[in-house]
This record gives sequence, C-alpha cells and structure tokens, in this order.
Amino acid sequence: MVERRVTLRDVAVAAGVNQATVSRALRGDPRISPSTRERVVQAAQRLGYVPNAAARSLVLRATHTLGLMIPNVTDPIHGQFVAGFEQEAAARGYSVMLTNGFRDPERERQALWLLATHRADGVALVGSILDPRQVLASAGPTRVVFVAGEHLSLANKAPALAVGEIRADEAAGVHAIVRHLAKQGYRRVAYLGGAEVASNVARRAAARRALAEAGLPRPRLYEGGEAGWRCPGPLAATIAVERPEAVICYDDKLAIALLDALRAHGVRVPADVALTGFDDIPFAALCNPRLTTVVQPAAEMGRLAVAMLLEARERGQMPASRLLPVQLVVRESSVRALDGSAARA
Amino acid sequence: MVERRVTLRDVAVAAGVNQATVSRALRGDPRISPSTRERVVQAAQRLGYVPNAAARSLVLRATHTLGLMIPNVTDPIHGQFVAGFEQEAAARGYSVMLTNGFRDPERERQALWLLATHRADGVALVGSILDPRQVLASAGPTRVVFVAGEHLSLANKAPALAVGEIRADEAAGVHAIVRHLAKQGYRRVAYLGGAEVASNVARRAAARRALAEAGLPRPRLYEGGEAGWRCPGPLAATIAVERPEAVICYDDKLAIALLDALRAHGVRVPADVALTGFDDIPFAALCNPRLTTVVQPAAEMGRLAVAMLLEARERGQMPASRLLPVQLVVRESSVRALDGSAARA
DNA sequence: TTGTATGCGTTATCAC
DNA sequence: GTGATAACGCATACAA
Repeated sequence: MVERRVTLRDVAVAAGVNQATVSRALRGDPRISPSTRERVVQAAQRLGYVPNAAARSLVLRATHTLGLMIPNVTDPIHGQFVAGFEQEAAARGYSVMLTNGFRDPERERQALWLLATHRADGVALVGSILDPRQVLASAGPTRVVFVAGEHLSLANKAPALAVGEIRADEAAGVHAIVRHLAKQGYRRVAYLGGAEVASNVARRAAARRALAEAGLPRPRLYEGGEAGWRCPGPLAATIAVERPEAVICYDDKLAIALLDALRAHGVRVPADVALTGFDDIPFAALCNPRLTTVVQPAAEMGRLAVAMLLEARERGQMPASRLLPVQLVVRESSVRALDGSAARA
Repeated sequence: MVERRVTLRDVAVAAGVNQATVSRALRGDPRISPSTRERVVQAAQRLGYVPNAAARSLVLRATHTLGLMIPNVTDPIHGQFVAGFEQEAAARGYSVMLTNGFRDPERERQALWLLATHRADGVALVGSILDPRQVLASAGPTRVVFVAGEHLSLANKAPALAVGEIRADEAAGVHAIVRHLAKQGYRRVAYLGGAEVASNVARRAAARRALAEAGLPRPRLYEGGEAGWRCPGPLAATIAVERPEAVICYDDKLAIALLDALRAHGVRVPADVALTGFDDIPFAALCNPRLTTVVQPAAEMGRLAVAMLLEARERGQMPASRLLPVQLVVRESSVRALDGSAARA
C-alpha cells in the first residue's frame, strides 16, 4: 500500500477537465464557470486532494515559509517571541520553520544553511551571535531580520543596523530600574551580569551610566556567566556576604535563581537585598517575592519580525530598524515598604 | 537586482560539465572522479550554490521535514518537548515545521492541512484535542504520532492507541503523589483540576483511585478551568476557607498560580495547606516554597517522537505506543517538617 | 566515468 | 471559458 498521493491530474480526469482548469478552479480564478468549478471542487474533495507546496513553490519562486532561528525554545522569553511570530505568520498564510542555534556559531551557520536550502521567504534570527554583516552578505539584505542580536558589534548603539534590526530599548529599561531604585533610597547598587553578549554589555553599560546620572556610586559588578536557571553557588555566597542594597540582574531567570540561592543563605528579599530582573517572564509575577522587572514586548517583536520580512519582500527593500519601548513593572522585590514580612503575609 | 538563485546548471557551465555530473559530485557519488568532483565543488562554492529543497523533494518524494503541532509554545512543558524534538530532528538532518493549534479544533485542522500541503515526512501532534481516529484516517497511520493527546477518548487507558501514541504514565505519577502525601500524614486531600481534557480526567481518576487505595477519604474536587497562569480568584478564596490539608494540582502552572493566590489570602504553604504540581517546569524548583511535582520526560518524549516517525517511515509501519515512566520529586511544598518558616529562613 | 533525457506536481503563457 | 504545453530545479534510468 504505497503512498500514492492525489495530484491535479487525478482530479482532472475525475472531473473530466484539464489539469490547468483544476488548478484555476481550485485557486478561485474568476474565469472558470461556476458549474465546472463546482464539479472540480467536488472531485478534489472526494479524492482527498492536497496541493503540493514544493511543486507550487518551484514555479512561483516563493515558499510561503518563514524561518525562525532561536537560541533555545526552552527559554520563556523566546517562547513569547516564537508565539507572536508563529501567530502572525499563520495569520498571513505563512508556515514557520523553527530551528535552534544554541548560541553556537557552527550550529547557527548550519541552521541558516538548512533554511536557505528550504528557500524560506524570510528568516528571523533571534539572539544570534553571528556577525550580522556576514549573514547579510550571504543571505541577502532583504531576506533576514535580526532580533535582539547578541553579536558584540551590536552592543554600542541601538539599533546598530540601519535596516532589518529589531530590539527592545534595554538602555531605557535599565535607566527606569535605576531611577526606581534611587527613588526607593537604595545607594549601593550592584549589577549581576549574564553571558558576555551584546545585551549584557549594553545593560551593564546602561546601569553604569544611569547610576552616575543619579549621583550614586559605581556599581559593584558580579558575573553570573552562562548560568541560565542556576545561580553559581560561590556567587550567591559572595552576594550574601557583601550585601549590596540592591542587585540589578541581567534577566529574570538569573534574578529568580539568585532569589532562590539567597533564600538558602538566609538573606531576605527585599528586606536585606533588593532585586530586579529583565524580561517579565510569566513567573516573575508569581515568584515570592514577586519580581520587579522590565517588560520586553516579546510577542509584538515576533509579529513585527514577520511584518518586516514580508514588507521587505513586497517592496524589495528591508524596512528601517526598530527600537521598541519597554516598561518597568514594580513589584515586591525592590520595594522597601513591602519588606520580607509582606512576602509572608 | 532580482534574486537570481544559482542552480545546478549554473554550476555545471562554470565547471564545464553536465548538470547530472554536478548533482552526483555534490552528493558524493563514488562514480565521479576525484578531479572533476574537486572542480565541481570549487565552482559550487565560488558561485554560492545552495540546493533547492523543493526541487529535490519533488523528485525524491520526501521533504526531510517534520511537522510539529503544539497547543502553545509559550507553555514551559511544551518548550521542553519542542527542544527535544528539534534537536533529534536536526541531528538526523530533518527540519522542523512548527505550528500552534491553541487547543482549537478549527485551528488544529488548519495547521494539519498546512503541514500536509508541505508534505511533512511525519507529524507529531502534541496535546491535540482532535479525535485521533479522524486524524489517522486522513493523514495515514504511518505519518503521525500522538503525544499526550487530549482528546477525551484517550483518557481511559494509557496508551489508548496500539501504535503511534506517546504518553507519560500520569496515573503512576499521581499514585506516587498520593502515597507521598499519605506518608506525610495528610488525610483531607483535594484535587484541583484544569481544563476538561484527557490528562485532567486521567489524573483526577487516578487521584480518586489512589486515595481510596490509601484508605483516605474521597477528594474534594475543585475546578481551575482553562486558567493557565492565573488562578481564578473565587477558587483561591474557597480553598483558603475550606483549607484542605493538601491539594493535588493538575499541573505546575496551576499549583504556582494557586501558591501565589494563597499567599495573598494569608495561607501558608505547606504549613497550612500542602501543594503538589505536575510536569516539573523549571520554576517548580525555584518557587518559594519549592514545589513537589512529577517529572515528565518531556525532552525525551520529543526525541522519541522523531525516532518513531522516522522508524515508521523506514519500516512502513508505525512502532508500538509507548508509556514513559515519570518520577516524583519531593520538595518543600508538601513536607510537614519544612513548614512555612523554612520558606522564610 | 560522464552525458542525455525524462519526470516529479504546479503555475503561467499561449492558443482556441 | 478551457485546453495544451513549457518551465521551475533536481535526481536518475539509460546511453555512450
């Protein structure tokens, strides 16, 4: 019982017309008479005809497929982005080919090659560590969008590319955090960094600047590294001893990991140390204490990526880069009034 | 400056050989002499040749693409699955087409249609609410795998399908939870359910049976509904008043949402009420108190899905269904010795 | 060892 | 309105 797929031809003979007529009828060509159209649709339905996208894309020179490369789907912040991207793509009739790059240059390149092979009509690179210039050179400036790119060349200015870059205004987010902390009366503020990528560099620099502007001392700098969900033990111990008044964490994951580690050290948040995150992952609003953080419009960035890709396709030119606004959300973890006792109430 | 893609022909003329020779050389056909192969590879490299997957799939009648339909990428548990799936697929040279079904029959069907259109070599349906029998009828029994299917017909027996179904042993997980709770001395145990889908029905039934076996009273049943990350306010209020000794929650998300809501009501966990979850999402180990839960081997299920799909393809027959073992992880939220004070330490 | 020719399932350009 | 037919880019059976 071999897979004998139904083709236009099969439908054509069943309906007693020509292939071309079937093709036109099924795609709603107005030149086809209602009666034949009806006959064709019936036949197609009866035979279970499903058009072959490969054949179609071959002649149309378009696949109606968008590529999406992401470091790791597991990451909640990327999940939001993927959801927005997929939703917008689906709404416009595009399919999404997903691939993980794992922040590894070799795997990222391989993933891009695969997407090129499949002739994705556009590709969004999220948090890629590849050099944008190299990618643009090989993929063409009109087919690829960089979202929150992590190549260090993107760290200085936001956006760093004139076109095809999407980024949240991280500097503004960090400034908002610092202003909030200053208002709460915190003075000895530290910065806990993640992996040495563009966003970390940018946030750290922004923290420095913002603290200086607020007339506060230079931040003590801690390095969390590639930690992900884990906070290195020695680091938590150090922070527990040094007890900065507040710690600006690179992202929510790190903040929450630190929160957990500090609890093990008997350090109360925010009574002893205030904490802030970045991203507003779902759990930020549910942890104990709830985490002050900066909302990145991840889902919107996903939708925007699709929009830019398709616009670039239509107009033959990639739209200008976009810097999206972020929003500070103040919760328990950085508010003096609601100290540890609130967390127990 | 139109996109003039390089084809085999272009490489052929550049290398001074025939199309067919290029095709063979590039795919390592041993019949091609080393010298010509070298020449061809050079030319391909120089011209930036990238094979066209659509053209290839057309003649090979295989796309090297796997479809993955999931309710919502945003969900952490699904994230793990997607990661495993994508990783295994990539390792075997397959690309992944991702699509969200949002637990909506219409969208699920539409998504399946799109995947069929793209001629995915296999499709994994995760948490689908479609009737497996209908899907199998239209997609063919050898191209689709059901993972944690949520159609109610799958709730009674696990696995309910002879072949092509992957599921975690949820009943065993619930039994382990109940045994643990009983050992801790909890007697008035409640069950907090989610949406009325197969897994919820199965877990609730398992809770009933397990409690009976343990000689404990029938569980009070609460309904959380489709809540997701939110716990309905009235529900938390009710639980705060009725104060069951322990609440078995449908999944971690619901448990964590309830945890947060109970905190607002001044109810301490586990001192006043013990809580358990299901899934072991990353947060479960980081919330305060840390959540007792059941580990589903989500990533492994993803890899397994790929393996089954490809095996079905090779052997022309779908492998038998699999019921994967789960594991209880006891943490703070259900341990009497570590009561609320531990959460503050 | 390499070249020739055909077909994969569509769409699009011509005819009629 | 509908039919015939030539691409689209590649793999392969068959020749040479």
